[in-house]
Amino acid sequence: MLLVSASSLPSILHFLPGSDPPYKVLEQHPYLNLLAKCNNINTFKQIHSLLIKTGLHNTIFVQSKLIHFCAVSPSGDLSYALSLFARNQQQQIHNHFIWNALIRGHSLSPSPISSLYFFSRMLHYGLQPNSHTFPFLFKSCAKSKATHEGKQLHAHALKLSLHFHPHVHTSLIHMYASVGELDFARLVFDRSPLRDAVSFTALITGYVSQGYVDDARRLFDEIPTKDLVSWNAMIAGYVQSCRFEEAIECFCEMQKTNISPSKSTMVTLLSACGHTGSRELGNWIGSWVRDNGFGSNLQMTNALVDMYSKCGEIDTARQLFDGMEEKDVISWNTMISGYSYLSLYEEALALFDVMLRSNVKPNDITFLGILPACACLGALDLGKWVYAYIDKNLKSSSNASLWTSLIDMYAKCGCIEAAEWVFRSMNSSSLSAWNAMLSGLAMHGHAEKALALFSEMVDKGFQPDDITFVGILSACTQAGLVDLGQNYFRSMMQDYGICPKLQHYGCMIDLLARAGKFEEAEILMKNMEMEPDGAIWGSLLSACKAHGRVELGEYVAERLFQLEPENAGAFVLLSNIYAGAGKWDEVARIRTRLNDKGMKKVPGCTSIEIDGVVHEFLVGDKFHPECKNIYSMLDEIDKLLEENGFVPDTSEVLYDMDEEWKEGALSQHSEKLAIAFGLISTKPGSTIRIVKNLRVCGNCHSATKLISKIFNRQIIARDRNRFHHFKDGFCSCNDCW
DNA sequence: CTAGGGTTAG
Repeated sequence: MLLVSASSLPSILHFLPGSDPPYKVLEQHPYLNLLAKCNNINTFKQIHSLLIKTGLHNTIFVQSKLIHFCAVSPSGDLSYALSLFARNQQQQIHNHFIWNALIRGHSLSPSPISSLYFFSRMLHYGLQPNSHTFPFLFKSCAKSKATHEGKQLHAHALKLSLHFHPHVHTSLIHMYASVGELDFARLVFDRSPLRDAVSFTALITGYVSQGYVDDARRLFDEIPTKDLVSWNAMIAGYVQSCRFEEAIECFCEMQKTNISPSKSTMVTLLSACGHTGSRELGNWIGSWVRDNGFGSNLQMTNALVDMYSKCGEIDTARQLFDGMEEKDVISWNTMISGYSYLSLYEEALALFDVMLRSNVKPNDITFLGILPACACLGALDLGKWVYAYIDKNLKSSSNASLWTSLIDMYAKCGCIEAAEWVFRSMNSSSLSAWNAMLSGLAMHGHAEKALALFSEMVDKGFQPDDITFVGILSACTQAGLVDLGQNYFRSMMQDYGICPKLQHYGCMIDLLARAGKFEEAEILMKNMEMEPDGAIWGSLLSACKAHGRVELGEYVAERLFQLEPENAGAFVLLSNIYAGAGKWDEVARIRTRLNDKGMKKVPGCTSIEIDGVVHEFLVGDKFHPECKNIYSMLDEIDKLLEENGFVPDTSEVLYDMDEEWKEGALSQHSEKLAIAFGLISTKPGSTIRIVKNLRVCGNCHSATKLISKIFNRQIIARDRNRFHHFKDGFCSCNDCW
């Protein structure tokens, strides 16, 4: 079959099948050197053709090289290896190298367990597995959690007395540790005389993966001569166990040895720096990266971007990100979740948009960064798109947090029904999914549903945690269910043994104070083992406002001023209390105090999403392109409100008392602007959804109730604390918020 | 001629 002229052939002419020349000769053949440098399948095929021309392809040696390349190399192709194997099986079945390469190739494939099939065929042809065979087999069992098969192979290795071979031994430990059989792993380790760093490290990572990082550390200390990999494994073990400080300490210990850190050490360490906010160490690693020539390494740069953004240096992170020549999906995800982590949600969504335009395929992690941004901004259209995308492309994702994030997003975007739908369609619910659903219902004021859901989850055997009870208690708070709330609070401690945290006390104090039970709230505050935070004083202060308790309000406000001197909202609340009691001189005094301190209250801001674009409005905002139409709609609204007997409540007028907008400040509140824009930009009868960054003021609340009736629209408004569903002149919060 | 332990985003 060889139709090549003799003159074009290199020094070795063709060989008859099975008659290999000495290895020494073959090994140095230039075509085989090419194969060693080859990194893609097309080049491989060219080399293959060259080898056919020389006739060398008939030698077992070359065939084993070819099969090895296709089966094992990351740029290879396992099915091609199999076709090469099929072609010359008669000779190849007697060669160990080829079987081992095929078994190894399958251990790297998506279905590693199929390597066992090749193993049994190998036995069938009468070949004995050797010390090279077992490590790949154990790796396959480890990957596919095939405990039973692993044990049979273990027995096989014992029979052949290969179990104390260093490579076999270590992969055996690794296998038992990976399938969760730590005791077996330990037994194998203890029974063997082998005590090298490699087998120690295999056992250590097993302990770490089962959460026994302290046991892992004890083993680590026993290693006679620790090497780079064992140090890296120990540091990574601490990181995996979220013990970041200890990871850093471990690195400092490593620095005292003569083992230099590697790229992996630094990548792991950067994660610890991000979680602990260790900017200094992070920067030091940054220079190490440059000095050691890893400046353009993808993995390293990703880790640096992560560290910088988690340490709050988002601009440095972005600069690095923008400067990357090559970005993978992890780079994008890191940068996006960096923005989300720092609550820079608009930036997160903007970058997500760029990511899609760059044709990078998002994955589950991307959405874990994007969904909280949708939730916080109320970007429902994008949220819906994400849901559809996940449903279509990531449905099989076992990532339970993805579904939990979807529930949370729908709830926070005002679609509690959609949240319930996602929750019910999850094939296996997790505790966090129940918790997300529960707090969603609470946010929407559906206390009864929330409490029913709680019974359901208990019936199904889920053990409620502290977060569950934050949801339950806030459901009671939003609905004003004082007695029930107190019962659940008691049950939490007595039946579930959960020690109340600040958040639980906050709910209870809020619950009692709203109901006017200030004395009981005070007793609770005195009995807590921690100091009340600003949120607790703040909820007391707004309860004082609701119940007209001027004196108590003054006391509470002073405490709040001490705790949070920059909190302008506290000053505004106190001034509203004075205004409600007609104490205008006190109102003026507070304003002076505010001005003297040069403080600016957080401006009220309302956003509304129309056709996937989020529009933001500030009070009296005139920057919107549709400004003219919005304001004429606003006039129309005010006219209709007046005709329907609406009397503005001016008691909270300081709320937005910027000099320029004294006049008509109330009618131009950001939520009203957003509603006006919603009315002119959406179809009649459709639901309007708005998101406000502060609490809805009393005046807007009454106005919105009436607007829902006059325009026959359901208006769903999210404020700082909860949702208001306005319909037919009523609000779901029953005016208690 | 092959081979064992660690390797980024949540």
